[in-house]
Amino acid sequence: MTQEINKSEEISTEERIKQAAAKVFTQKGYAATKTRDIAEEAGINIASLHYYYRSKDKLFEIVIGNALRQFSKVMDNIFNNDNPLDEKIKFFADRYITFLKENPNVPLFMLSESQRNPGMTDKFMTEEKSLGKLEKQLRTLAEEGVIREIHPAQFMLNLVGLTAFPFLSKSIIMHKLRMSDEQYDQLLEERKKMVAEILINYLYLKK
Amino acid sequence: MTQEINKSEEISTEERIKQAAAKVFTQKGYAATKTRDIAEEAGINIASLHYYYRSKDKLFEIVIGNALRQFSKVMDNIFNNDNPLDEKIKFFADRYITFLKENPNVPLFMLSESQRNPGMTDKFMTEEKSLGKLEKQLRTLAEEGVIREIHPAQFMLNLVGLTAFPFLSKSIIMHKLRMSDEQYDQLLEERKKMVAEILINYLYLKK
DNA sequence: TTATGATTTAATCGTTTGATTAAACAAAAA
DNA sequence: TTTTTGTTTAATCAAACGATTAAATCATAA
Repeated sequence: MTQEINKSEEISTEERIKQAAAKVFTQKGYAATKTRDIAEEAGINIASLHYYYRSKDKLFEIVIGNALRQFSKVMDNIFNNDNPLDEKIKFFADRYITFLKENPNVPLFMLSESQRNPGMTDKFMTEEKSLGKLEKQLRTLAEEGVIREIHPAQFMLNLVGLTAFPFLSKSIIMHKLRMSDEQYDQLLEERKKMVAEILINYLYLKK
Repeated sequence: MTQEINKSEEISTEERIKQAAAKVFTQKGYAATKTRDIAEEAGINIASLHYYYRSKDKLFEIVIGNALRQFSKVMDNIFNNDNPLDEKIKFFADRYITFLKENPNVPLFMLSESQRNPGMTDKFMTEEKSLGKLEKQLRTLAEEGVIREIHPAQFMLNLVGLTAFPFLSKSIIMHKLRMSDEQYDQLLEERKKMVAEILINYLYLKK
């Protein structure tokens, strides 16, 4: 039987390894991450890593699975409902920037690893389902002359691009513009409104 | 004396290695790239790679230096002059998308490697110089009430984000949306106008 | 043709890396 | 306490890796 773990607030070795792996993998990527890095970050022996997760690959799949599920959940919550389009845009910009402030390395991690293995996301994400309602909404509003015609892919590229790019380029802009953590944070907060304004301003037609 | 190379259209071993390295490094990143991958891509022996470039690191620095210089040059050409702001925006969207169609892996490569080593870009790029004129332009136009007030960093995040994101997410959107090369190319062509429209529409104030 | 220097290659080196083993340790059951 | 089962670790392995060596090959000059 599994021995007693998690007495009050203590965290199990298994969980510590997973959290350390998430941290190191998302920061350095799969190839640059060594199992010894993860072991050191978790404060355990390398053998324990294999004892709980068998291999670097298996551990990686768990980490990226969690990241993708989290991302999918945020997307689904915001888009797969009957809220007005402009509210969806505002919600996304605000909530996704908030989410990424907690997980600033996730976007670059996901894009980098997707390049390495394009089929990777299949197990965890189903873009079709979570964007079905949005597509219909874009089509209807365009037919009514309320917004411009726009391909859903273009819509998402605009929205996600404007939202995620400050995180993708974080290390560059902080370093090149000699930006402090506070300045960077203020820039992100400003963008919550700005991103929505940019897109609503473009999409909605003035009569 | 260096032996005869480049008889008519032939390409030297040295150059073949550099081109192969650029291809493999930009596609897979530093850590995932093995010197044997480069040697195979170039069709040469690993020892030749070290004969011409001494080490993986030195070869990598040459590759990333070329990429950064190229990027810097495009940026400088477009922004460091006295063209009107709206023209700069249109030029950038058009020419940068054209440039990236030839080098689709460069953005993700640069962002990934910057995360690994933030000081990397220092040797080749001087953001301050190439954006000096733009900053003044943004300030002046805002004072005149022609455009909104906007931090130059926000301006660049909007412009570069909208332009580069389709390339950063290429593998995901092509795979998830089951997009053909032709469809993807058409989407990029559409964006040349769209990106400029989005930003000009947002920036310029209507009286 | 021969001699010289540049280039290319097969073989190998020492280190790093993912993974395993066997022993030590710890906690619960008998 | 003793036994059993689960956990942790030091030591080690085989493969992969960046790099080097020494010999072979090639092109030009003498």
